[in-house]
Order: sequence, then C-alpha cells, then structure tokens
Amino acid sequence: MIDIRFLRDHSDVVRASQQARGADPTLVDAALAADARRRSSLVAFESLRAEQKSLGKQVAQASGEEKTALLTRTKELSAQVKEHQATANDAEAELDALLFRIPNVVEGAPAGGEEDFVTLRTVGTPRDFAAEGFAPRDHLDLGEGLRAIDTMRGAKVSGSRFYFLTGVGARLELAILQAAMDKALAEGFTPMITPTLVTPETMRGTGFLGEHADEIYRLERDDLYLVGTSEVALAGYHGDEILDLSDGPKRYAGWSACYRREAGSHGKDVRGIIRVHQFHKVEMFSYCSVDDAAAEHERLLAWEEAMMAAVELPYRVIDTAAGDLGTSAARKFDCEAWLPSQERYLELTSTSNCTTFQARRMNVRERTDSGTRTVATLNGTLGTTRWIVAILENHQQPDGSVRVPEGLRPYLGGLEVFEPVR
RNA sequence: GGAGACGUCGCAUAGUCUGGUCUAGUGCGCCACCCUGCUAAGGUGGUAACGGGGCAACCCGUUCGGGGGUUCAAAUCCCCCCGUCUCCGCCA
Repeated sequence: MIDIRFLRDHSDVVRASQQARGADPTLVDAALAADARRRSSLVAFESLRAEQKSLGKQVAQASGEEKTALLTRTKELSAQVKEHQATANDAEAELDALLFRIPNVVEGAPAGGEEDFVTLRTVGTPRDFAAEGFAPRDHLDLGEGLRAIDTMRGAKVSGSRFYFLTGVGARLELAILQAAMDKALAEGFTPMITPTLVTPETMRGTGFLGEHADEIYRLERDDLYLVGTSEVALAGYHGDEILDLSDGPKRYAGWSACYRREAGSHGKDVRGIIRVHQFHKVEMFSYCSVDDAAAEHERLLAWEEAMMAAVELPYRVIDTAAGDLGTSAARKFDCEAWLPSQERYLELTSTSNCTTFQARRMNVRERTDSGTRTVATLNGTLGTTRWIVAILENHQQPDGSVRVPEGLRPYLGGLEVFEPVR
C-alpha cells in the first residue's frame, strides 16, 4: 500500500511510476478524488459524533422533563450519526480499494517491460565447451545420469512439474540450502523456519494477492494459502508491531518449501526442474529504516553475489525494468547464472526493495525521536533448488560427472565429484 | 471433535455481574526534573497508536482480540468469529 499522504503531495511522481510500469495512471486521480470524499465525509461524521457524545453526558445527569427533551434530540442525532458514519466508511472503503490497486512507486528502475532490464555487470566467463571438445548436456540428462533427479516419477506421483531429488540430488539441495543458511548466519541473520500456510490477511499484506493471485495455491476448505516464498511469513512476522531499529536492520533468513502454480507458464521450461510447483529456498528478509533501504538493498545483493561465487557460477546482475517488478517492489536486482545447454542466463537470485509498501499493509513501524514511522522491507534469495540446474550444467565433465564447487564440499562430506551411476 | 476459563494503553492488573461519574484507574518499566557529595532509596511531573482539522499552542474523532447487533449512550448486554490456556476424546 502506498502512502496516501505521499500520493496527495506527489501525485505526479506516482503517475510517472504507473507509466514506467505500464500500469494505469488514472488510478491516481481516482484515489485523490476518493480521498477528498473520505475526508469531507469524515469531518461531517466527527462533528456530529462529538455533539452526540456531549449530549449523552447531559442525558446521564438530567431527569424528568429535561431528560425526555434531551432524549428526543439525541435520538435524532443518533440516526444522523449512523448515516454519516456509513457514508464515511463507504468513502474509506472506496479509497482503500483504489489504493490497493496501485503498486509500489518505482525508485530508480529502468522504465519498460521484461526485455528492458539493464545489465549492471557480468561476472565470470562461461566455459567454451566447443574448445573443450564436447557438447554440454542439460541438467536433466546429467541429473538422471547421476541418479539425482527423477521427473518421471515426480509426474507419476504428483503430476507435471513435480520431481524427486534422489541420492546426490537430495544431498546437493541440502548442501546449497545449508551453505546459504551458514552464509546468512555469518552475516548476522536470524535463521528461521517459517510456516508455509498463511492466512488471507498475511498473503494480502505482502502484495501477492493482486495481479498475481493466479500463481498462488489456495486451500479453500481452510481459507489458507500456500506461500510461494518464506518472504510472506517473514513479512507477517512483525505485523502490527513497533520495532526498535536503532541498532540497525532486523535480518531474518527464512528456510521454507515454496509453492507456485505456474498458471501462466504452460509450455515454458517444461523440461527438468527449472520451473516447478514446489521447491526449497533460503530467503533473506530485512526490516530497516527507509533512509537505509537503498544501502541495505546493495548489501543483500552483495551477499547473493558471494553465494554465486561460492558455487563458482558465471553470472550477470540485472536491474529489472519497472514493468517486470512485483507489486510490492520499488526496485529489483537479479543474479542470473549462465545456462550452457540453452546458451542463456537463468535467474538464480532476486532481491527486491519494497520500501514501505509491504510494511504499511502489514502495519510494521519503528520508533523514532519524533514518533513512529513505517519501516522498509527488503528480501533476497540466498539459495534455491533451482541452483542445482546451473551447478550441474556449469560444472559437468565429458563423462557425465560433475565437479562439486569447493564452497559446497564441506556440506557433502568433502565429496569432489558426482559420478554417474552405470 | 467435546467442556471450561480467559483476551483491557510496553508488561502486570482493576473495571464487566448492577450500561452513563471510564476523559479506562493502579503497579512495574521508561523519560524529564528535584533531592541526596557516588550508589541505593525518595519526591514531582510525563508516559499508546491511528485518523481529521489548524501556521501554531491545541482541538476533535477512532481503537478495551476481530466483526455484527441492542440502546439516546457499550470495555460493560446479545450473537458470530479468531487466538491463548486447562481438561477430555481421537490421531500421528
């Protein structure tokens, strides 16, 4: 939710943001009009209510004829108060509905759609498989050879886009996640294992129930949603709280299963485990002061890049275009690893600065010298199941074995190579 | 799943039976000042959030788990929901 006072004072900025996203700029004027209606109806209601309260006190003291006369008057007033209260409530609901549809105000992201990202840097060099004298296999070929990935049985048991990780595949996922948790711990994050089923209020608060509601699994009988990331639970964690951030940001590392319906992606990334309905992820989440949010965003990105280095992958960092930002994000950086089999980059991490957007919906504030104010929230990926794809492909050897990056060996009992099973 | 108790301003609690004097009291904690050569103790005052109006001092409104209802008037009465705790049952 954007700040209505910001909207009042800087409507041009919000309009420009809507344009940069390719969203509807007329929502801004509709919201301003609704706000004006809300305020005028509120003034009318509040003055009537004040009169009602003061007369109510006189009723309590009065008796006899005086009381009867007062009661006649207060009965009239009571009806008027109800009427105006309803009007004010309606105006507020109308404003809320409009505000809910306005995504976060873009901060510094390039304008345009998915293709309009800006590459900030490219790190590492993709291997030249032609020079090495063999054609790279894709991750599923490799994973099947290693008995690490079983998508056939995944489909048998649960349908398409499900899979089993077996043997070294299971161990590799645990290694990635454990390395991510250790990295987070080293940087001062509090490790968290979070709920993966959340209430509608929590899901709404994080901004996932707007345009992207189709992506989310819902358990209708219980009125709960399956989260697509632990960000959801972590954003709700401090809901309705006033935090003390005088010692710096509150940082949490969430470990959870993640569920995505992939409703709009039929036919896309159907092979292997690139795009699946269920996976695991370690997610960084930070509550920080608005003044510190941009710097915190850089820090989250740096920690992600440290993980990319630990698994020895060539990657690029992109500054996502406004139209490709989530509802809550003001800016987003992705680390994309090179995918040899497809000769393209694949998103492995994503870090978003949600500024005060999520925190306002979740009602998370901090105490300052001059009162309270809404905090900023940020999130970023530190490791996911999908990393297996890039690790297998980039570290493969001609015989179908895969070199284990040094950063993961401590988590695999020192194992240096995954050997194919004959 | 069944029975019961409970949910009040950071924490603890009073108030609910008997609706209006609740502008929600008190203690703790916290802040400021005073006193005491330090410390401890004591004294005085202040201590919620949100929204609206105003240049401002300030004024008004909302909020007693959430939502509805009764009433001129609800922390207080009624209904529904959520949560916590205790006991029972069932399951792993």
